[in-house]
Amino acid sequence: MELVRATNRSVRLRNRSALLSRIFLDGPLTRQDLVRGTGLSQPAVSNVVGDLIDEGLVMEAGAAESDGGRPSMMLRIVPRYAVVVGVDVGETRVRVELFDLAMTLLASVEYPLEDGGTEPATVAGHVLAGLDRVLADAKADRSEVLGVGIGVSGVVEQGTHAVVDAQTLGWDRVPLQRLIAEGTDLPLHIDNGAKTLGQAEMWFGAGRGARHAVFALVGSGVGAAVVTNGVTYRGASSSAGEWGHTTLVYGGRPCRCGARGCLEAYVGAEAIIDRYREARRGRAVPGEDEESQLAALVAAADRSETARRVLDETADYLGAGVANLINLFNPERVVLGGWAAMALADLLPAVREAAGRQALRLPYAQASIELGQLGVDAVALGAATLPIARLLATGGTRP
Amino acid sequence: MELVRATNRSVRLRNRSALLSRIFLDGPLTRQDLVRGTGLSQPAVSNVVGDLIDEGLVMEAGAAESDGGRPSMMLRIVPRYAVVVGVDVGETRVRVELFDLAMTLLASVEYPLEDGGTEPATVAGHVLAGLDRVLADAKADRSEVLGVGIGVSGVVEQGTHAVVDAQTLGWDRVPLQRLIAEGTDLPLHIDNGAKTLGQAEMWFGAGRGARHAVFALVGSGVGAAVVTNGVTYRGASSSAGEWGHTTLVYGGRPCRCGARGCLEAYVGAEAIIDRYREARRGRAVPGEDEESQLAALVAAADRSETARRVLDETADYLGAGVANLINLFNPERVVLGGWAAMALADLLPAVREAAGRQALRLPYAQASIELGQLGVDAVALGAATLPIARLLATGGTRP
DNA sequence: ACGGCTTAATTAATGTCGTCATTAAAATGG
DNA sequence: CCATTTTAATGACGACATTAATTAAGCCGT
Repeated sequence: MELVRATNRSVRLRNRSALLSRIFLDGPLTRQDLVRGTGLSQPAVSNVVGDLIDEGLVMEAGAAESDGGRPSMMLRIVPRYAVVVGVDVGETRVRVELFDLAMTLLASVEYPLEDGGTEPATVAGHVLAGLDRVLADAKADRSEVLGVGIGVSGVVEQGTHAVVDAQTLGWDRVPLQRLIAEGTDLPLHIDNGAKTLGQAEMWFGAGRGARHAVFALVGSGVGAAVVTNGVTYRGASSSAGEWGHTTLVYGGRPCRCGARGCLEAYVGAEAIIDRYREARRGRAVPGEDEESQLAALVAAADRSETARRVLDETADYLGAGVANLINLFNPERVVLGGWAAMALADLLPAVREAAGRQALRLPYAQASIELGQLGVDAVALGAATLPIARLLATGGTRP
Repeated sequence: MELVRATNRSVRLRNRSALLSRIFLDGPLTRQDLVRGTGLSQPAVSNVVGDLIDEGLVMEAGAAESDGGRPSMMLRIVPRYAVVVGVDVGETRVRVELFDLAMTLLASVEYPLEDGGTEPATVAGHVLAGLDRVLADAKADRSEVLGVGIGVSGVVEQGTHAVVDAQTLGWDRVPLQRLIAEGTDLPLHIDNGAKTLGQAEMWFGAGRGARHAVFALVGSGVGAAVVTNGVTYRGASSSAGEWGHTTLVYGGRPCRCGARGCLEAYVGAEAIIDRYREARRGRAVPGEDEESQLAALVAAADRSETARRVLDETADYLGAGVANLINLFNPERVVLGGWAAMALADLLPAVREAAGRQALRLPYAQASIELGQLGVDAVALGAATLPIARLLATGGTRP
């Protein structure tokens, strides 16, 4: 159904992209590995790799072990071919990180968002300030920057300029890309935070090797990223994967989105704590912020029947939500991430079991349900992969 | 992320596929239309089209209107280049239809499935008998058949040989493809009935022109087909889209799948009738079969408050289910099909409204919710498109 | 230490294919 | 009937991958 013309040049472009991607994602590799991995002929691989080396994207790095015969050279991405910036615009802070192409963290800086300090202009200012700051800290020049990726906890509508809806920040159709573009002309890539986290887990974490995976992000809010055939699923306007606001309990608890019975109204951190408080007949849950309150709930489970029950119910709800993802998307792997999911890691067996009760047998049997490997702060890392994904897709045709 | 090599031949293959697809889906078209539509140069189009004509896939059919200048020739698929068979294995019957490539119905035959007559071997027998029958009726030869597409109301696991799980037929891991392949060596394509219906609506009905669409099929059971970027979304083992068994009312009505609160347990025809009977305090709903019972419910809505309420609730549940699809898949279009949805066509405005209440604003605003255009019997038509989809994808490289 | 063997990488020859520029074909209209 | 216009077909050219043949660079045993 792809109605796009192919020309001889596109052959080279595609092969460049395939080889560069493999070297980046699975490298270091030898030319022979590439021959076997792609099905291209030796001369074709050598030819393209030669170009990549000439252009400074790829380097030879030592010889591989050999037991007889000329040893092959290892090929890897040149880490300092460019640097990339990853930004995590969360509900409580803006975090800016600088990486090289080996994904080594070169510098990072964080700006807390005080209550009410979530004005779009403020956030854009933090991003621009952070950009300057990490570049200065790492003694990197602006011209080295391949691009800036930004993960936002909200619905991001792609277009000429990305527009953000984020209830938790109080944002309504905020033209974030335009705001930031006023302060820099670096290439910007803005995406939903769950999607960038999914991208990070896909490349470097629990998603490695899967072609179809769903990344469920449970924090204060709840979201998901769906990867199909190795590509993040976006839908018509890039807002696919809004799992948190699917109806799980028809007519149930009111959700901050305005509807009732959303999954987020049951398994989002805020909702869990609310449910715990209600189970305690209104007594406040100890702790200053949601994270410590949730930790208090988990800690109380050993001695408190009430806490135990709230957690069990949480696992049931979460399992049912995961079952819905399995039924609809038929993934090989479901990866649970986000800080609340990490805090509730002990519930994993119960979640698996609950999902098994609600999902259809066949797709359930083919999906594994796991925890994310990259921890909580993978949103910025994933955001930083956005410019790299573009580099790989275009085969590194920058000029 | 596509790690498949490209070679010069693949350029031709791809362009053939693109041109052939356009001629089939949007034809008849002139060479100039193709030039404009694909971006290929005139000679390239002429060259490929020349091959297609030589091979008998495409024919020139009259000249286009012209006001000055040499008139261009219309190009269309040769309808009798091949014939295709579409089979609908439903819960109550097996229907076999024969089409030419213009999708003209050449012959059809139907075998009812009496109670208990749903043995896999029986069904396979019906398919093979139907195949012989339609070929004989249309005086077509076996060698003309491009392939046989089969839509089954159950979960179809693709592999070397497709395996079917169908609760309503009492099938558990039935190797349907192997059973049928024993009786014929024609190429077989087996898929879920909702997916084939979606394919039919996508090519010839309410899905035309959309890149991202969800087809919701409401009959006795409930299913969905998701099309992303013009391609049916299958997931890891082709069982994606099992919308009917997603949890909508946590802990709610028991579903025949064994779980509780599934969407199907509320808006499947059987469930609607059950709910109506319960609302009537157990009095049976008039009518011999589900179709007439549902019709009775719809007819009673004018005078019966109870019937009205059951229908209103149905619209609410269905709307919530549609909202979940919108939130998760972010489609441009949601198409409601299946016989029950058609019977409930008057509920469409109420469904739209209910979906609006439960879905997020942004994705809801971008999705239109419509009825299918092809009626109830599009499953076989869609199944017949499966071999054609293969023909188009390979550019018609059969030998 | 030196020839034989193996594996890696490059070079040369061949063929596919789309593009650009040009030419031939086929209508309309004054 | 010829100028004009638009469509289709040719031919020279260049981009690329492929196969086959070389060259490069290491092991191993005597």
